[in-house]
Amino acid sequence: MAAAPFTIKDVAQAAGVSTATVSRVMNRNGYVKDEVRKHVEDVIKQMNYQPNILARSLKQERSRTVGMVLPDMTNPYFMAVARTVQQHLMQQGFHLLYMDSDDNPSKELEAIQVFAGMRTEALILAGTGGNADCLNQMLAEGKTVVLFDRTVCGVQADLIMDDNRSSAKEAMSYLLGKYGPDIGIIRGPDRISTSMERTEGTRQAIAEAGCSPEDFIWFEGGFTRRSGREAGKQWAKLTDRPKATFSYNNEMTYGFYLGLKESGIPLEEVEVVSFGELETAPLFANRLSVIYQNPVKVGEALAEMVADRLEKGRKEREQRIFMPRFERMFH
Amino acid sequence: MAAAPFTIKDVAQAAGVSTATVSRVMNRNGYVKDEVRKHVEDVIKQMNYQPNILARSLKQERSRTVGMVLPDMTNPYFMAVARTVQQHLMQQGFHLLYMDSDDNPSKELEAIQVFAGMRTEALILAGTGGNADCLNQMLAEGKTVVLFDRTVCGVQADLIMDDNRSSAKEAMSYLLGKYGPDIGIIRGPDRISTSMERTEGTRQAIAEAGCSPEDFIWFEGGFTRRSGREAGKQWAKLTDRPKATFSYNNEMTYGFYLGLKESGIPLEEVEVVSFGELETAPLFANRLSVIYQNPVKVGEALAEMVADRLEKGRKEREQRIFMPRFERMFH
DNA sequence: CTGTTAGCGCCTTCAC
DNA sequence: GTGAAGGCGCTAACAG
Repeated sequence: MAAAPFTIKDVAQAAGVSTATVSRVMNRNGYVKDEVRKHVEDVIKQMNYQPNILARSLKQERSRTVGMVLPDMTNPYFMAVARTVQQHLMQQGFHLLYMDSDDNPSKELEAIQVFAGMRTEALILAGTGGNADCLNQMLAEGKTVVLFDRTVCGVQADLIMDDNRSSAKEAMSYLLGKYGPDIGIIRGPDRISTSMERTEGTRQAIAEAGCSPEDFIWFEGGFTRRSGREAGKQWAKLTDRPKATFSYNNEMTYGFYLGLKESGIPLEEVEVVSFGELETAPLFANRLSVIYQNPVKVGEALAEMVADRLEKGRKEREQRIFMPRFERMFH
Repeated sequence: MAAAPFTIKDVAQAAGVSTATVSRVMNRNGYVKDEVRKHVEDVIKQMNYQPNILARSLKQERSRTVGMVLPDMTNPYFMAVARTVQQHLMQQGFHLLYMDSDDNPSKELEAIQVFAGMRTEALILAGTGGNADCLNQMLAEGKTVVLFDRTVCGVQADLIMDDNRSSAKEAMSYLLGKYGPDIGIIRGPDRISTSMERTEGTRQAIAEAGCSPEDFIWFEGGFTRRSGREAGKQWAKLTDRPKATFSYNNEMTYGFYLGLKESGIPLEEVEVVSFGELETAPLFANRLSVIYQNPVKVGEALAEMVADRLEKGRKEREQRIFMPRFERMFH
């Protein structure tokens, strides 16, 4: 069907040289007479020759490619991170490939295996919490694995994340100071480390305020807009609605507001604190505070850590914990 | 650095069979005694062997991979399309790879070339409007190229898009009926076909209403949130602010509202009609109508068209134009 | 049913 | 400076 693309042989023949010379021209290594080089370059351009990266990678045993597995590609936070990583890696001559795990461990495993098969040189992962065995095996084999946003229990890989415990505690203390135990919490599944850590911070704050977790209403969401919306609708049905909400991520917060709105509850009724990036929130939420997670900073750190391993041969494990900014209330 | 991954030879040796047998087991073609198959499968699992996809693709001259180039991966509309395509293609045994062109023709070219080098079997593109030569060359070589959302001038490829002209005309007529020429328009660059076509529809509506384009205030944005925000801020500075806005996409609309808000203009002051998907808009905009572009429908159509070419060997060019739903004002 | 072999496109010694 | 030749890991004929 597709006309077979040109090979290095075709180019060599057309230019009247050997394949070795063409290769040398393309990779600018070895000596080639200027005149010949010029000629070969012209032929390449004219034929629109694209070297077969599959063959090149196979031979060189380097794919110059990095794989990234994300739990939700429709979440702009993750995509902003991804975009930053891509830009920086490209400058180092790497290409970034993405797959979406849909926050589902078995899809995640499939994605990881696809990348492994492609001989991706590094794996960047915001994990579902599963697949620890697989990741450990990769680490044991000396593969480069960098986790971000979320740890995976039992996996000692490079890591970039936020200090979830402290910032959750800070945020929750703030709400407790204002409203006492009259607060609802939209958490995530325990499988996901960010959720677990945020819960730890939240419980610490609760304990220090002399309360007990049972005094609060907990909703378990899935870090998705839909689950936040469910929480909002359930919230609306409560007879004694809490005065404040603490939400573990941006999407659930959007969803929560949508749920309230659909149920006819005025959004000002409840003060909200949320993790994540909520760029359009100022349009509708005037009682919202945000624990801001900077995607650009995270993306830059990821690119740097990957490059350090791949180019500089770093071997020791590295972890970076960022302290997110708690931005009090838009107004 | 990385421990060399196992090869098919290692597996063959460990299992005491030839590489051909291992290959047959993996690809479940050819005859293998059940007993042997079982044994080989065990060895594979135990070694955690991952076949080298590079080598396989090189040999088979099939990468079972599709490339997708998007102008903005932080726009949830595009990512929703991408996610749908990925799900459907995966069922057909293909993997989808993404790159972000940042709506920049030269980055787009680079992305296309990377995919060409990877011998991606098809290219799905929401184009910047540039690189017509490159695309035509690919088509001439028999490559599969499917455009969506935007055409590329002079390129006769498969295409999925919305009827921008008609829906822009419908929307603009609606606004003209209510407000006459007291309308501002946030358009995009002419380079992008959607923008051009929407402008055509808009001008038709204007002409039919007996007005002239000069009666209106036009802002040229870049289909980004930032450019919409700029428009909003400029809007706020006008002495006679129009009563309505027509915006060419979702991101610019969010931005426009943010610009108004930042300038202290109440959002209800202006009625807005916007293309795109604005899921959180009901939270803040009660005078907004949407020309809804369904990402799932588009994604399904894309996957189907690609599969038709790759699996069923379709050769004729196919185009599908969807008529987006004009959803009048929320509630 | 299973093994042997050739070769996909490229890069990299090793001769000349 | 340049060409010839071998091999990366895999699959697809072809033998047996």
